[in-house]
Amino acid sequence: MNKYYTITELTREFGVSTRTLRFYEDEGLIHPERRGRTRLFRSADRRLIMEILRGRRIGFTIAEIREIIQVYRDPPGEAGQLRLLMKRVEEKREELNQKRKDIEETLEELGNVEEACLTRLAEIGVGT
Amino acid sequence: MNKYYTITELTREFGVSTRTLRFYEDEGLIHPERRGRTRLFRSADRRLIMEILRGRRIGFTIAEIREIIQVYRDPPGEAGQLRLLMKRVEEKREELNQKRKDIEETLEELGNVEEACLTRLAEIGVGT
DNA sequence: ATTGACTTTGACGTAAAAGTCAAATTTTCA
DNA sequence: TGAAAATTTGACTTTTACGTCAAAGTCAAT
Repeated sequence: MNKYYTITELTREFGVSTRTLRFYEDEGLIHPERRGRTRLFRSADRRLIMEILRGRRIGFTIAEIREIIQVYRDPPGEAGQLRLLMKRVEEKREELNQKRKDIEETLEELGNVEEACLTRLAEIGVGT
Repeated sequence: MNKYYTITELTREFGVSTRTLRFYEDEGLIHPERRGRTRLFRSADRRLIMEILRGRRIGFTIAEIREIIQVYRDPPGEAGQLRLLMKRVEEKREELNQKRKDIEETLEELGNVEEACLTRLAEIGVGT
C-alpha cells in the first residue's frame, strides 16, 4: 500500500496533461510530495484531483475550487464566518439547482432531436 | 402583439451586456432585424437568447450552441448525416449525464457542509 | 435646436485555463 | 554506466467570451 503515483500515471487516468497538474499545483490546489524535484502523488492527492476535475466539469473556477478545498482543510470556527459560509453555500446550491434544471431541459430536447432523427430515418431508408 | 424589444430591455431582463448580445450576433447566433442601424428584437429572438443563455450556463461553447441552433434551423435530410447527428447527440447526452451526476454529488457535499456549520454554530453560541 | 439618453461600429484589452516549446535534469534499466 | 525516457522549470502563446473605450449617429422630448 501507500503507493506513489507518477504524474503521467495520473494524466493518463484522468485524461489531463502534465501541464494541467502542474498548473493546479502552482495554483495551490494540490501539494504533491517531492523526491528531489520529482513530484510524487499519494492517493490523497489522487482523490483531490478527482474532486478538482469534478468541480471543473460543473464549471467552477480555479478560485472557487480552491475556496472549497480550503474550507475542507480548515473550517471556520467563528460564528460570523460560519454564517458567511452558509450564505455562500446557499448561493452555490441555487446556482447548481439552476444548472441541474438547465441540464434536464436540455436532455429532454436531445431526446426530441433523437426521436426526430429516428422518424426521419424510418421515412427515408426503411433499413438500418 | 408583435412587439419589438430594444437591446437594453433584453440586457436588463437577462442580466447580460449589450456587448454580449452584439457578440452573439457577430457569432451568427441571433439575427435581429434592423430599423436603420438599430437592432429590433422580436420575441423569437428573445426566446433564442434564453436558449443561448441556458446553453451557456451548462458550459456549452459558442460553437456548440451555434451547432445546436443550426440543427434546429435546418435538420439534415440525408441518412448519413442523420446518423452522425445521432452519434453527436448521444455524446452530448453522456456528457450531460455526467455533469448532472457531478452536480448531485456536489449538492450532497454542500448539504454536509451546511449541516456541519449548523452543528458548529449550535456548539458555540446557543443563540440565533 | 439642443440636451440627454440610447445605440452602433470598430479597435483594442483582458482574464482564465491551460497549450507549447526549449533547455536542463533526473530516473530507469539494459 | 550510458543511453533513452520521463520530468521539471520557465517563458511565451493561445483560445474563449466577452469588457472597455472612443467616436459618431439616432431619437424623443423639452
